[in-house]
Amino acid sequence: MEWSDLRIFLAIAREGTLGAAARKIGQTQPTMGRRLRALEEALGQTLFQRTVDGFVLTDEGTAVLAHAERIEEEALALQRQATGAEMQLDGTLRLSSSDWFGTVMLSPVIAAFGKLQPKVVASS
Amino acid sequence: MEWSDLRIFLAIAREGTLGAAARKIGQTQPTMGRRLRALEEALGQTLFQRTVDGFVLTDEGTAVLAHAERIEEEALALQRQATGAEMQLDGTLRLSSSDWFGTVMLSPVIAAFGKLQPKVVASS
DNA sequence: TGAGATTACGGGGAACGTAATTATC
DNA sequence: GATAATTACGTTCCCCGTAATCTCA
Repeated sequence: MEWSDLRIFLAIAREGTLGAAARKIGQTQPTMGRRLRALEEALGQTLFQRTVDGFVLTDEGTAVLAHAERIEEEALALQRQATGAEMQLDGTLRLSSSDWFGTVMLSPVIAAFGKLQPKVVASS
Repeated sequence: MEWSDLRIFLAIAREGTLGAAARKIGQTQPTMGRRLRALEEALGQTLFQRTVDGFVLTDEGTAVLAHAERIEEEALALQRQATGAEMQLDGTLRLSSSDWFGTVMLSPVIAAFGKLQPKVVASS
């Protein structure tokens, strides 16, 4: 089973139609269908009934949904915590060196560092 | 974030080395490194410290591990239930039809059905 | 006729593995 | 010298999107 496919599953379960789910995730209709089929095959059971008015969960699908929702919850919590813990340095970095060393060795390092920590300003 | 990458993360966290984790999952060393980097970039933080004796979790990594483990647990439960709910028909299927219809139309259908439900034996 | 699912098909790129490089013991 | 990470590189193949088809209102 592909864990990523559970997001697809969730979207379809919520939207009820491949098109809507596709739009929500930023994917296309066929892709949604494919990923769903892949999941169903991996699990060896049908998750949705294709009815006239959209996709409606089967009993097994409903059971899966419960798990998938808990997984999503954990994933979101994980991301929240990650972005929350993200921290940026902020201040001035001053350093000196001989001319040639500064230009040849330090410049690229400082440039790279600047990308990582844009709040830090280098001063000469 | 790619949910599937969490399995990679778990494997590395448990094995402590890319090689071992790769072996366990059936992947190669570079792949593990790549997936891990992808995850770290998606989360915007470093999950492991590359030390002399393998990969050791950072504080943030430890926090992520807790979530990842719960996710894995849910995923496993989901799969258990799916395979548990898998049900096989079992018995004899007897049907009759005119000769030409049986050979032309029914045969392929029965063959396909037989693959799905091997416990069911067709009888003429 | 319109919305949606499914199938067909072709192309692009992502991701993988092999191999080379570096580092550490 | 061996083990392991990382980088480089070439290639495959898989997955995706477009388009066509089919079905049901």
